[in-house]
Parts: sequence; structure tokens; C-alpha cells
Amino acid sequence: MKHQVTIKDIARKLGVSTSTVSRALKDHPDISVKTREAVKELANILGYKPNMIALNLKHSRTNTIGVLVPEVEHYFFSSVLNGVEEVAYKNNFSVMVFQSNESYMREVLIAQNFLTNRVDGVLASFSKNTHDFSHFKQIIENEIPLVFFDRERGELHADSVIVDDYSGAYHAVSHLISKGSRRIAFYSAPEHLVLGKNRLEGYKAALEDHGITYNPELVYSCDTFDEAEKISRSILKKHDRPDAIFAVNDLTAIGAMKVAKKLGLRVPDDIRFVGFENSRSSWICEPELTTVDQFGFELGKEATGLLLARIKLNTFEYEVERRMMKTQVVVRGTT
Amino acid sequence: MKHQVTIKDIARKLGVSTSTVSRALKDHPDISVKTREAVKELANILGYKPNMIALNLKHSRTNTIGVLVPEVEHYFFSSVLNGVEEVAYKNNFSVMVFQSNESYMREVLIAQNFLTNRVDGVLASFSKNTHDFSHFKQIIENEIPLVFFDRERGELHADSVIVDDYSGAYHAVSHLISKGSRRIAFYSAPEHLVLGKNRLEGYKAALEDHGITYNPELVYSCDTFDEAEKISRSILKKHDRPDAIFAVNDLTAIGAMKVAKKLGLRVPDDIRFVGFENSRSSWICEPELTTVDQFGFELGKEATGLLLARIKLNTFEYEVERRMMKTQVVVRGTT
DNA sequence: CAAATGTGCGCACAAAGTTACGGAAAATTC
DNA sequence: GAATTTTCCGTAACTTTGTGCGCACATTTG
Repeated sequence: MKHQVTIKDIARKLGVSTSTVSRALKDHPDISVKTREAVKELANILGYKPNMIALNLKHSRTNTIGVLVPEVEHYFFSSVLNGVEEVAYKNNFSVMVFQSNESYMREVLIAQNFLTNRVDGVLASFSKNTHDFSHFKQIIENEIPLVFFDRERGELHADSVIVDDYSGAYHAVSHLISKGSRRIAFYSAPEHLVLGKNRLEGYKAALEDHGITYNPELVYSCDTFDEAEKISRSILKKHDRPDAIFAVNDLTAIGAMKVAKKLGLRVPDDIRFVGFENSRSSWICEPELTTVDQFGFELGKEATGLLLARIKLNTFEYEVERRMMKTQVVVRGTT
Repeated sequence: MKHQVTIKDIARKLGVSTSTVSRALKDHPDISVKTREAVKELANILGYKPNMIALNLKHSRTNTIGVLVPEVEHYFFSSVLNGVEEVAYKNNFSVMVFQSNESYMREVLIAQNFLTNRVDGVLASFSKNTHDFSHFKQIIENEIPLVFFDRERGELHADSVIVDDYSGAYHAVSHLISKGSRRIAFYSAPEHLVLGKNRLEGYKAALEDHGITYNPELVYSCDTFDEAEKISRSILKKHDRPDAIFAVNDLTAIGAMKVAKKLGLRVPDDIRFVGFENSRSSWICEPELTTVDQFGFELGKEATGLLLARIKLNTFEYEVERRMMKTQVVVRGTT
């Protein structure tokens, strides 16, 4: 890397002090118009760019927020990211994105990284395999504002912005029932994720409200395409197979549907499917998938707005907030 | 943000100087074992973390590489990103990811950001709408190593790691011909992207090598799902419709296939499809899409390895390299 | 016992930029 | 013409960490 043009270079060439250059560039009234113009002109010619690192050191802030995300490959998370960037850029903040790849180890390293890089705030969606939260506690102990999104953890001093999983699941299942389904299977996320529990509750409530007894045997732990392909084969071959499957995300629903079609089942006549995400994939598969829109973009904007507000507060004495994003059932060909 | 624990805090509490603390933490032999132990113990208790910002300022490097990417939502780019992170983390580099969203304006801002944040190197895949490259020239003028990936620009002092678009297209089209297709349409990216030109050349070469005359009327500028849905309607209704479509990416191919199926055409009997990407979507659609695997993960690793080597070189006097990644035709149901 | 060597640690400065304070020269006032 | 104010700019301190140099004291050597 070449020697970057500094305020010193300008000062030397003009025969003035660095403080004069600094003030001239910021239109400080103490500096004469002549000097100011000269400084600005030379700064332009030399291509001077203020060194953010020095500024950050002085102000002990970086104007950077760190984002921890399981995998950007998921449509939901990449749409959240778009929302995050939208708001961050408007407020002159940079965004550092880190993927945990659903690995606890990597997540801990990333949290360390946030501390050593002194990010001003953190947006985090922890991995499925995270059961110990001391790395987040460290961030909180350093009084760096932390906002969880999508996946939350109640007992920490951290805000959270999450999808209204309960009502999303409730409406999705109600929709299936209104179409005539009675034996509705649920492919669920691990229950230690609050979202898994909430969706299960929504699922149960919808059943009960429509006079259907909850049957725990219809609930499976399965949240990827591959797993869905694997377990669906045996599930769908049974004579008392479900007449609908509600899955925790779109790809899981699509994986199950693929198996159903291979087994000769007609969608939606023999079996219905509902996903959760409203991803690109949901209108690529055939028939197009009925799904619950999670409004990731809006969630990203909301979470970032909240985080920036916390950062600007400049105190850590705030009441933790928990915001819930609306969802919407998008009805398509699979129901 | 709370006052972070600094080397000074430790020094004050122990009644020694900051330099002693600094050396003690780095096992400098000048420091007595007793002092060293005391320092380390207190550092642990207080939760001391070295301030990277100060270190960066001192060393004028940040151990950070900036990545400019059109959209992480694309499978190809997110898989590249995974490769980038893999290599970067292993070498103790952080990765800052920025999306241009195919917007030239945003790209220029991001390039500025790279400069003010003094990243040590840049990986970039510029937007489709970028025709002026002065923002990249600025990066180069500052002697910050720059590696283009996927999309390249020859005349700049920047390495590039790209997909072998020519041979990918050549083999894809040859495969279609071997299956019996003769009127093969090409849904192409804008030609000012080198990759668009190269794939067109590969397409032409494959046709000619198999004795088929190149017909420019079968080449369309179309590289998104939506556009494909729009233009395919009229194209496929013609009596001299193509008997195969080779598309610049998977989603475009899938969009076209969707229209074909709606028009009652049987895939692959009436019309064949080949995409380019080997994305998740390619095995979600039905029939599963034959496509050209771009090996994004490997490309990301390769590009990052090259960039890190440039950074370590510590001089800007190197011969620019141009690396080509192999591709592979993945045959599935659409051909 | 003096000189030479070794040990352990602090001072000062470096990185780039901001800013309180002070001081010299010019402009104004009486 | 002297006193005061204003204008304009420089000095030095400050953010955190690392390091060359040197100082003070202790130990070893002749």
C-alpha cells in the first residue's frame, strides 16, 4: 500500500501547521478564506481522504455495525441483510457481515472479532447449535448495543426483533384447515430456538380452535431440504399419511413435496404444502408453494433502526425492547 | 459504549508503565517473570482486549479485505463469499461485504468506503451498469491490491479470477447438440460484460464445430427470471420456435421453462433447457435443470488466496494475473 | 574495589487527526 | 500613540499500542 496522503503532507507543502489544515478542511471560522481555499485546493489535487482509523481511535467509535448471520445463502437472511444495509448506509454506517455457518465455534470467534474491531453495535442471529451465550454476554458487558433478530434469547440485556412466528403458524395452519386438511404434519425447527416453540404453539392453537386434536406424532424435527427428502419417504408411504405438511421453511416444504410427487401423490388434491419464508424458490417449484411471508427486508430495517437508536443513546441504561414483525400467508398452488 | 479496558488501566493498577504492560503481554524477555504473570493475570481479570484500531493506525494495515459483490442473494455470489471467508479467516483477515445491488452509484460509494476504511485489499465483481471505472482506478492509484472476480476489466492493473465462460458455454451447447437440438436460443448477459461476450463466443464455436450456422436472431439479451418470463411467451409461440434454450444463469432458464410448460411444451422432448450456475434452484424446478457448475466456492478461495499473496508482497510492482476456473456441465432432466 | 556486564523497566516518539489554549501581528478604538 | 480587540495560526496534548534507547540498579569479573 502506498503512503496515503495525510494532513501532514498538505501542511508541509503549504508551510502551515497540521491544525490549520484540519480546521481549514472543516470550515472553522478561525481560518482565513485564502488559507482555507489553498488547503482545499491542494487536498483535492493530492486526493486527500481523511483516515477513518485515526478518527475512530480518537472518538473511540467506528461507525460500523457488525452483523452475525447463520448463512447469507438463505433467502430470508439475505433479504434481512438488504434491509440492514439500506438503513445503515443512510446513516453513514458501514456493515460488516459475518456468517457462522450454523457453527458455534465460528460464532464465538466472530463475537471476539466484534470486540477487537470495536464495532459500535451488533445485529445477531445465533446459530442453531448455540446453547451457551457467554460470547454475547461479553459483548453486553462491554456495553456494546446488541439486537437479536429472528432468533432471540430472553434473559440477556439485548433487544430483539423477531418474526411473529406464532401468528404466522396459526394462520398457515388455519388456512390448511379451511381447505379441508385434517391430518396436518409439522416439520419443525429445533425447539430450543424460540421460533420453533412459537410456531409449534401457533400450530397447536390453530388445530384446537378448529376442533382438531393435537397429535404429537405428526410433529417432526426437520428443517432442511435434504432431511425432508429423507424422512418424507417413509412418512408419506404410510396408509395414515398426513394430508398436509406445514414446514418451518420453504426448502423443507419443497423437499417434502418432491418426494410426494415421486410417490404419485397429486398436489394439492392428495396432499397440501405450506412453507415459511416466501423465498424465490417458492415460485420456482411446481405447483408454486403457498407460504408465509416473513418480510425479511422490513425486519432488517426495523432491527437496524433500533440498533442505531441504541448507539445514539450513548448510555446502556435502557429498557430492552422486543418487537414483533407481522407475517402474511401467501396463497399459491400447493393449497 | 463503556470505556474499554486499555493497557493504561492495567499499568495504573499495577504501578508500572504502559510499555512494561505491553511487553509483558507479548512475552518480551526484558520483563521479569513476576511482573509478566501479574500483568497477564490482571489483563485476564479485567477482560483486556487489544485495541485493533490503535494497532491498525500504527501499522497502517487493517487485516481486512473489502468485498464488492452485486447481490449476495444470488447463489453463485453467496458461494463465492463462502470461499472468500474460508481463506480469509484462516489467515486472520476480516471480510467486509458490500452489495452494489447492480447500482453504479452505490458502487462508487462503496469504493470510497474502501479507501477511507483503508482495507488492505479489495475483491470486486462490478455491477452490470458500470461503464466508468475511475473509482477502481482510485483504489489502484492508492496501491491497494485489487482482484476482480467473475466480471473482469482488462486494462486495469488488477488481477482477475474468472469462470471459463467460453468453454462452459461451448460444452453446454455441444451437449444440447448431442441430444439432437438444432435451433438453440441463447439468453445472454449484456455484452459489455466480458463474460457475456465469452459465452457468446463459446456458443458460436460449438454451433460451428457441429456444422450449424450461427443465427443472431436466436440471441436475446435477457438475464433475469422476470425478463425470461416476459420475452419467452412470444418467442415460444412462433412456429419456428427454438428447440432448446441456453441461458446465462439458472433462474433465467427456469423462467423460460416455466413459460414453455404453460404453453404445453414437454421438457425435454419438445424443448431442452440448460442454465449456468448449478444453484439450489436447479434441482428444485421440474424437471431438474441441466446446468453448468461455476464452482463459486473454489473461485472465492482462489481469488482470496491471490489477493492475500498480493497484500503480502508489499509492493505494487507485480505482473497482473488472469486465472480461469474450470466449469462442468451437470446433466439433469431438462436435456 | 573499580570496571564490565546484565537485568528490569520507563521515557519518548510513532501512527493521523482534533482541539483547548495561547501568542503574535494586524486592526480598531479612544 | 497607547490600549484593546480581532484575526489567524501554531504548540501541545489527546486517543491506544509498540519499540528503540537509555537509565538505574544489581551482579559478576579481574
